[in-house]
Amino acid sequence: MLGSMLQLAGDEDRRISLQTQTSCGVWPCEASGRKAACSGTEQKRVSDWYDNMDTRIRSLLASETAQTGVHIQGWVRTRRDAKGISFLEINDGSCLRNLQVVVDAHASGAELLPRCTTGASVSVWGDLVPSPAPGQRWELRATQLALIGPADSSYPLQKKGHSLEFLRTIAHLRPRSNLFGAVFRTRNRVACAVHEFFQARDFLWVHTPIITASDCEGAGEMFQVTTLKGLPGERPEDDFFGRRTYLTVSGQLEAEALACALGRVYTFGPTFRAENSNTARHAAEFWMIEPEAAFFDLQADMDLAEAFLKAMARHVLETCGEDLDFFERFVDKQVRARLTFVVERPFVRIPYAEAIRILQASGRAFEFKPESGHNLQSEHERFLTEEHFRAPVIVHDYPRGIKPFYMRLNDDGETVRAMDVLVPGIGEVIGGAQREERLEVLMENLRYHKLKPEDYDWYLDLRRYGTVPHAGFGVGFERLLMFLTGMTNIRDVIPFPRTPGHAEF
RNA sequence: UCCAGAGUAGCUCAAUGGUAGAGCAGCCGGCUGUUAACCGGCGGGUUACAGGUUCGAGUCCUGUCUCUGGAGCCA
Repeated sequence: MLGSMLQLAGDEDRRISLQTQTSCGVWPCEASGRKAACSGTEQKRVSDWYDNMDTRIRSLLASETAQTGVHIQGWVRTRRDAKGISFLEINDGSCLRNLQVVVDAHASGAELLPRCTTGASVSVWGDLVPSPAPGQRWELRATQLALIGPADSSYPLQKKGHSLEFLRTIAHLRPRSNLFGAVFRTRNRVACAVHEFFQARDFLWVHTPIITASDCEGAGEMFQVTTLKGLPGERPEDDFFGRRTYLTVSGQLEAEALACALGRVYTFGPTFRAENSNTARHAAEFWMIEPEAAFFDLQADMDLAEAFLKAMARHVLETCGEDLDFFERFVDKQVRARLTFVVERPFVRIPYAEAIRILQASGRAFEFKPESGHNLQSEHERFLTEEHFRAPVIVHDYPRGIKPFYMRLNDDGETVRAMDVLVPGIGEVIGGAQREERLEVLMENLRYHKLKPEDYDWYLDLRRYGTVPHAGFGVGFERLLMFLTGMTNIRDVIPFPRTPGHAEF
């Protein structure tokens, strides 16, 4: 047991830093290798707790030496029987690979082997020894086997590949598949990298409301939050909050308030859109990252967006190697090449007007003719990023009429300081802007967009008192993950997707 | 919401309008330090649902449902 604990020193450090992250202010991240200072008492407490834990398979597979008295727990992926000996492939979710457990007929608990079928959970004690057969460096020679939870033949996951459509119908079990294990490990890693990126740049993580009364420039249909029973005669004033409230579609307006005090902030939380849009890129509940920074102009905003995407790509390349290999093999042969490309090459930046000129001069027969004053269609975005430039493209300075009221008006009076980052395969992954900080212009923008200034009174206060130029953007976390993993359906990068007609789990 | 495609065994898929099949999974047996193990055997179906055409429909027609892809909207 001692041997295995020594092997785990790295893990233990991470546990400790997790326990103490609030005091050091450093966001804990396995990849960062940074440790927080912590008291000896805490270290002892964590150690005591950890002594009783099993060893993660990821640590064992990375072991440099043989170990005795190892304890693992996980789920059986498959069992192969030979004469007087059985091989169990055990996965505990810590990594893509399984640990081969060798159980001979004399091992304690060997009589349980017939019930150790695919899907069953087991607890195994044994010795980590070099494997005599090719296929794996280490294997666990079991001294004791315990069956925790059997899984009968109705267990739906088989050893062979399943379609993504089928796996979606068993969203509660699909994390046990190779693919979804890899996806959700990567999701965790990227979430961690998001915090690292912003914390390293002095952005504070702020928590904006989930329940909101402002419908944020109509960024989409909203889910209403109510305690009313739908009885006749009920008025909005009778509702819980004394008014109509909704689930947030964006934390941006509130983030602006915090940015205009703390300087640099970001949100990272759930977001809800009640749009009846049924596509591979839309979910009714998703996670969004929204940095907002005082004294940033559009240029700085674009710099930040580009640095952000590059950092996320680099992080996945550097810390998700095994899972990325899996994506490259079974999901998207180009994914690693694309991430490398994103890290190494500068993004193309073109004004909207230039984008329209390129599209019009392309000679391509688009279904929708590219026309100034209209939104870029999916096919236009695809052409720019996948064919013309073959790189991420930032399109900026859009016509005023197709962008929201809060975007800063350019001196031409026609365009606003907006930017969209387009990436191959997904299209728009980031949308942002420099915000209108001039009170009079903002009021005029509200009127232009036929909105009532009195509905935005607190937001206008930010311009009445100590206004500053500021900018920000929004990133759909799941779309980011799609880009980073090569997965092509948003429902396959979020554990329990919510889409129109679906809230099953 | 619109357009297109699909729905057959637990899973992945076959089947000119003419007796619904295979591989895998499962179960039984055999073999083996195995590696998506292998070999033999067995069970497994309201062909999404409801109508219609036909001597006869998994196949053709109509409607409904579901899923997938694309579009719109967007992140």
